[in-house]
Amino acid sequence: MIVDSWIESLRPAGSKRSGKRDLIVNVFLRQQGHLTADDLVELIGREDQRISRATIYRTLQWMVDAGIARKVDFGEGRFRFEHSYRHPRHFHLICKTCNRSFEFLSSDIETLIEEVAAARGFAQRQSVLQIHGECDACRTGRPPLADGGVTELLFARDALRIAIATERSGLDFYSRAAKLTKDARGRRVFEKLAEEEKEHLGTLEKRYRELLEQDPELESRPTFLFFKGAANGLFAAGAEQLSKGVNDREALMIGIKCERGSHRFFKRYGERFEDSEGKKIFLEFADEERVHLELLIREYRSLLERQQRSGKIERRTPRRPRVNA
Amino acid sequence: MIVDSWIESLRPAGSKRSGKRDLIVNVFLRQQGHLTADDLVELIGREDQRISRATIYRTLQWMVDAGIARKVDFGEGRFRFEHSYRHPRHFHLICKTCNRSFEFLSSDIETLIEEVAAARGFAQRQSVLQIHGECDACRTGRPPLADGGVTELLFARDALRIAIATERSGLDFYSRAAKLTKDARGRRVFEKLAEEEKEHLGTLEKRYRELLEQDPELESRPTFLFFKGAANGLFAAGAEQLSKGVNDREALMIGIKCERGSHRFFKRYGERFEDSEGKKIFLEFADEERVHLELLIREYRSLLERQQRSGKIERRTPRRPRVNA
DNA sequence: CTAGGTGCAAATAATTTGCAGAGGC
DNA sequence: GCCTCTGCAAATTATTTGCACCTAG
Repeated sequence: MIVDSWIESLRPAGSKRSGKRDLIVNVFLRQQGHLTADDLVELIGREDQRISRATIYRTLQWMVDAGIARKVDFGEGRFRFEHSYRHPRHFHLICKTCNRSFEFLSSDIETLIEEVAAARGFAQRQSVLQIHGECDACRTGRPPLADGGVTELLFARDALRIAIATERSGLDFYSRAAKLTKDARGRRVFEKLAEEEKEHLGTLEKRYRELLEQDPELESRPTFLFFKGAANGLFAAGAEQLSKGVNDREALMIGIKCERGSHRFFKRYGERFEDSEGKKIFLEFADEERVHLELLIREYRSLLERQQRSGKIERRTPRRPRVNA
Repeated sequence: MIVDSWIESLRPAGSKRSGKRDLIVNVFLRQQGHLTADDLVELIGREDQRISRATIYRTLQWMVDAGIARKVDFGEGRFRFEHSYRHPRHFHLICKTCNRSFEFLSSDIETLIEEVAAARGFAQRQSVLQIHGECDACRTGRPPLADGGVTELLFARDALRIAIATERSGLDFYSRAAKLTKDARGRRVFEKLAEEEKEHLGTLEKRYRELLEQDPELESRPTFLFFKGAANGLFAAGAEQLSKGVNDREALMIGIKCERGSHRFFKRYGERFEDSEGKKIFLEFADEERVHLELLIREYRSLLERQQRSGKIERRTPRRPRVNA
């Protein structure tokens, strides 16, 4: 089983195997949601009466140290634990009525948090965001329809939606840019990229369909990953800029900016998964976007040099874009 | 003393006066930062040995119920308390090295939180956002320069900066709109509003200078209230739109949107203060912006009717703006 | 006089720890 | 055999409560 090898890889050096600990870890990983130490004591008690409370506390701490579990504090005066296997870091909505908690992620909020931390000279380690209130089910008395599900799937679903929107807007952007570009070489670059985005789009849509097969209710489950900036794809703003009329160099520069954004997005969310297929997909995309980025930058420089040689522009006007920024 | 009357106003019905409680409340309000119950026990112990731990816990709870104090949980396994007198709700940066905590507010993050809650059908009561990490002073070994200060002043400083930027962009917007508008009556409205924004701007700048007199180091203290959207004033985007060429009706509509935004901003942050001069200033602005808003809406309707009567436009095209939305 | 308010000590509640025995490598 | 894991009971920490007494209104 994959889980076992994952745990094996995380086991701290010098620690010994133990049947009891294995049992506790397995029972813990089988659960979903946020367990209190006591919940786990109760669950373990059903399987083996002779495991003591202290061992469970110690194992919980061991799992946190090993990165298998995360300790969360909902202000109840005791801690809860959630496992991190195929379960990215996230924020919480906490219902004060039914005491359940729901998970979400917001790329936009994370970005703002980073900005605040930077502005205050703070080296952030971890952020806690909890929205306390009352959930839909409790407020309306309706059953908690399609509640949650496996976070990994939700993450993948939303990430794929964003990726699809991104590739779609990228395709649109590159097609338009190809039409607008006068320089033949630059045009060919845009055409090539449009072609690639089209291919990626197909791959992504296929993967999205595969995902839906894993959970027929997947599409009806609530949003997990919020990312306003990418609602219409990360290239959408760029495509709009194109329609205002730009020259070849400007078009390349816009493309560079867009690719940089999507490279970052894929990298960041790829790394977010502790371990999963999602990680692979995303890091693969990140790499591909990086290749595009480099291609565009090369093309930008080439165009710039050719224009300079033919005396079309003054030397010092545009800053060369850097690969890292 | 103002504090006393404030507490008096919050005192729960049926509660009796007590010298001990008064002492605890006074000592608590004199402190700044986030105290643990134990910190307070220690502080009280210096003044009166005969006040018991239980009374302090009970008084702390009483203060929370009365709205004098807020109970915060930094995940340390115990609670801390902060007073709410002239101290708006806020988020925290928590240094894991020196254990101090710093406060900030982000209008942008709050907006996003509201959006997430709404998308999930969650009735939010309160949000907790904590950025855990290491503070600048601990990381660089430098002294904690100009650390914090009175939150009320910081809030007022940042809010005034935003207000000033807003009025400046508003002045810019209305001046341009007045120049662009062909309809004489509409032009007069814009001129009047430009005039008013100019006056407000003067008032605000004067208030800002007064604030600086209260704390000479105020300008060098770190940002407390983050609000990216208002960095260049809430009318900045509108002013930019104007330069793309719009007709009279569109100009009015943009103005309405801007005024609505600034009305909301002032109302929201005015209400944020538990009690203070800031509240007064902001709610006053909110009212003034509302008057502007209504004026613009009346003007929009009037223009629309006049245009309809003269057959200039088809009847059903533009939706009438609503006062609430 | 009577509903709070207060002190003291005991009770809770979650979690940790000391120590002696059990068990993996 | 050594070092880690485990159980048990006692300790710790933060906070709450029962109860008798005190005091303001």
